[in-house]
Amino acid sequence: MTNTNQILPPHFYQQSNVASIARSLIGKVLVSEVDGKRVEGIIVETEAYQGENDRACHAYQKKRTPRTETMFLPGGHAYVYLCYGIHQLFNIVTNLKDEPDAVLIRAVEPVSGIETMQIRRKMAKVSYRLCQGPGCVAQAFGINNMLNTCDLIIGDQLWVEDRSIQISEDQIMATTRIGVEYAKEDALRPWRFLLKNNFWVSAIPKPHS
DNA sequence: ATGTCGATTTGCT
DNA sequence: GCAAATCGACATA
Repeated sequence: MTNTNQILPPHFYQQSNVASIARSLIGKVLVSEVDGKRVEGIIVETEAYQGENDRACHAYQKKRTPRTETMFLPGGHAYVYLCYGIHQLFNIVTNLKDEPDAVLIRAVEPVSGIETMQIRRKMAKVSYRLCQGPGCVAQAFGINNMLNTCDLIIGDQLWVEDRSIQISEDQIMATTRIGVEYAKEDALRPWRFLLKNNFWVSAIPKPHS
């Protein structure tokens, strides 16, 4: 018995509305098999980045550089890059080939392989910080730049499954993205999606007075 | 060749 | 709550 029939198919990733995909990814299950270790978690927080018009996106105005080239792949590939010289950030490329959109996976609710996550995260005790924040998710799942451009459809090392976890619309909150103040008015786009009241999501931005 | 900066995390105050 | 850590990507020259 394989889980092939649960793996999200190309047509899920290759839609044109990246915000809609980011929202739909809430409640799906991220799985990795790296170094012989399998870990799984429910995606509880995402952010959408759109290549054409979004200043916060590396591929803004479809700018091609060695780094952004990954985002021009067809939807269903991994885009992994180093941030602040320290953290690996894992994104899922969406839309068709040459339409450079991506969804950043920001937080995951651990399901299995928790001991492996804990070791990779060098944590003495499991806490809410295990998979909270994009750098932590990547570390817990053994994702690094070696997995940049890897295919999420074939389910070799990294993929996302639909296990029919039911999420109602009112459980999902849409808010502004984190750390993109430099993107001017695009920073105001409500393209961060998270499960309300979920223990594992990263901090909700303070309402400004 | 060089300077700036970042889709963050952590520990210490 | 704040600031250090750390380095590749990118722009400029």
